[in-house]
Amino acid sequence: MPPERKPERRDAAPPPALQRQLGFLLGRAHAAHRSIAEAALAPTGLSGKAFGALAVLADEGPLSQQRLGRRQGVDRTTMVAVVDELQALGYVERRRDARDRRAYALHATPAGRRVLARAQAAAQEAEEAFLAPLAPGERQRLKALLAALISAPDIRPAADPPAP
Amino acid sequence: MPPERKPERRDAAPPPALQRQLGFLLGRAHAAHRSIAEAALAPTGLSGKAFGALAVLADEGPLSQQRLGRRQGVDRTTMVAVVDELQALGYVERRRDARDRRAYALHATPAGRRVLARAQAAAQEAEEAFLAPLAPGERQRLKALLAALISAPDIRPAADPPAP
DNA sequence: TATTGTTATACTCTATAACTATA
DNA sequence: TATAGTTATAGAGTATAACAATA
Repeated sequence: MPPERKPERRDAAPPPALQRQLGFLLGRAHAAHRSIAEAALAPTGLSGKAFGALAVLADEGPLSQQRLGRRQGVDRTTMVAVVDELQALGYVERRRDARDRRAYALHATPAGRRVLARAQAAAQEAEEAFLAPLAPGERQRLKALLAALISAPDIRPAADPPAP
Repeated sequence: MPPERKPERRDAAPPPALQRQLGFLLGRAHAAHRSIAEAALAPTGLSGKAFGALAVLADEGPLSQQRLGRRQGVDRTTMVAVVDELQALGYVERRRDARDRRAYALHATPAGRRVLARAQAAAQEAEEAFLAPLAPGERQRLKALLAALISAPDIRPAADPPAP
């Protein structure tokens, strides 16, 4: 027999009236990717935002909480909980900045770098699963186009903070 | 003198560590587009979600509230406020479905269709402004790739509802 | 017994205001 | 006087639970 299916929350097919709306395309794609990516990250214990913060810190650290937040467009009050989470997991250390004792010098710990490697692998798998409908060349093309868009130097109102 | 600049909430340049993360690219692109599109829609008085609902209704209506919600992945309890908004503006009528008197038959009014045309023009302008950094061929390419992704028939966990 | 629309409620996410300790 | 981090709080936005009317 065909697989039992409970009442769907959403129709499978996108409404034709919206299929040409860029906002609709971006929103659906982002939401679909996020659900896959967050499931993939779950075993690492990292949220999407914490993953992004840890990646930036491992790459550019040490940083203050506020500077780290600005890298991602996240408010300093919001960063408190993100860093709390990373610290509780032992992935980030809050040292004091010697030159400005108001600020922290956030460091990615060795354990943090290890989990980051696992998280990056998980994110990579999620991305491949999500992009599976596209040919390999198309996948690179899509990422290049998006990267060009968000890096464009023009006057672009930076709005809501996205979670990686 | 150079233009005065208040403390930025977000660095202009994307963090290199995240620039290859698809989730980051999608999130930033979606957020940036949304801020442009919502500003463009503001004169019509329509929120992004209301715009999407009205577009679907004008194209496929009459629909019940619940069916309209499922077209967009919006919960029926959330649809109540969306339709309230459209009805208050005179853009949608809540008639009773003759064949099932529990349900509404939602209709786009003539005023609703007129404002929809204006909203579509505004969304089109917003899209062009947002895509300006890309060459014309690239813009079509990007939309085609996104459309292919979200229409792919594979098992795709449909998650959060996006606003068009 | 199940379903449509509705309300009340709770939960998540995020930002604003106000505080403290440093600068 | 201004800034880094923190807390309390408020505002969106959305979902779950429960209810009346209808099927």
